[in-house]
Amino acid sequence: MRKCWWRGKFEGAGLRLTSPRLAIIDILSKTTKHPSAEDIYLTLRQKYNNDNIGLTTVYRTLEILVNMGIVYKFDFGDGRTRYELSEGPDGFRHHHHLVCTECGRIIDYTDFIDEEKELLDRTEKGLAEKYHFQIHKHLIQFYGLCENCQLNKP
Amino acid sequence: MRKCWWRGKFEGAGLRLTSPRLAIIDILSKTTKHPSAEDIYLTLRQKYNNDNIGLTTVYRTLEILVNMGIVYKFDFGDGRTRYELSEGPDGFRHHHHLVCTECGRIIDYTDFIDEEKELLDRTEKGLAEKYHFQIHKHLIQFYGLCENCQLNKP
DNA sequence: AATTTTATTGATAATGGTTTTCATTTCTAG
DNA sequence: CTAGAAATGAAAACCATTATCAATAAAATT
Repeated sequence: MRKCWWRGKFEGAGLRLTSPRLAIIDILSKTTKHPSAEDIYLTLRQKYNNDNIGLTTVYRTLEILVNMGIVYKFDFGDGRTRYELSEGPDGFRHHHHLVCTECGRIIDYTDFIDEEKELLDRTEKGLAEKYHFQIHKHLIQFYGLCENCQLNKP
Repeated sequence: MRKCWWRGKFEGAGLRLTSPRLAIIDILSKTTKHPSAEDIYLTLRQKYNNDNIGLTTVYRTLEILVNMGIVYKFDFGDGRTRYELSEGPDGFRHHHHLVCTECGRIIDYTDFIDEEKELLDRTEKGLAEKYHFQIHKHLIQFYGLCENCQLNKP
């Protein structure tokens, strides 16, 4: 996979790959978590010692990245939007989420993805035909209690 | 199915089945849509000519209903929470959603549900074992363009 | 019935994540 | 160099949802 496969997308749209934008992509590419806009903003200040990037810019950048398909947007039910890098057009590392409703912990799983994918493809085709829908993406999430929260909340 | 299978749940929890609560359940039971709290609030005033129920009560009632499993809560990405009756403990009319990202239209589909259910059950078991998660529910949604929006947005 | 307790309610204010506004700065094309 | 476009951050606005609180209604107890 090319290192910065998104460069072309920026150029094509007449957008500039500025340092705030690169920093935000960098943060996303180095975490396995699902940071919120504020998480990213705080990381910028703490880890990158960058006091010059405003929260507004973080939100704006994320919106651009989502629209370009570089970043996926998720709602795990805790009142804030969370983001994660889509990891390229080849879709490698495609996964779904397991969400702990107690502590908010998220587990990315890739198990069963192949079977899921096969079923989803068939379902998408069927639904597209029946409802004349042009399906662009799907969302699968499981909600429950993680190991810790099972013990602490009997 | 019993007509008001939720009565017992209210009694059991020491809660009262007041007229605002009944009205809200009634609205939910008579729609195939996925109203937001404000939608329900407006319906109360318009269709039920009831000026006495405040928005706060709608939110509070919905929270109770969700906690009791009488109502499901959804986020379709338009910034407001949407609600729908779970339709009883037997789970009849179990369905998933097709969401138009352009106009927000929601289609409930029950096609492929059986196959999905079979896969989901297997997946849940596998995930529960591997990650020691106690899974309570799942979410499956497809996003795309509905028929109208495909034509109007070429 | 009268009284005490508990649950419910709605108006209002507060919260908090996200967006808008706007004046300023930075980049780029010509 | 210069004009135009894009990007930025601070502050204000937005808006769905929640908390506060005093008032009311229903149930439990006397």
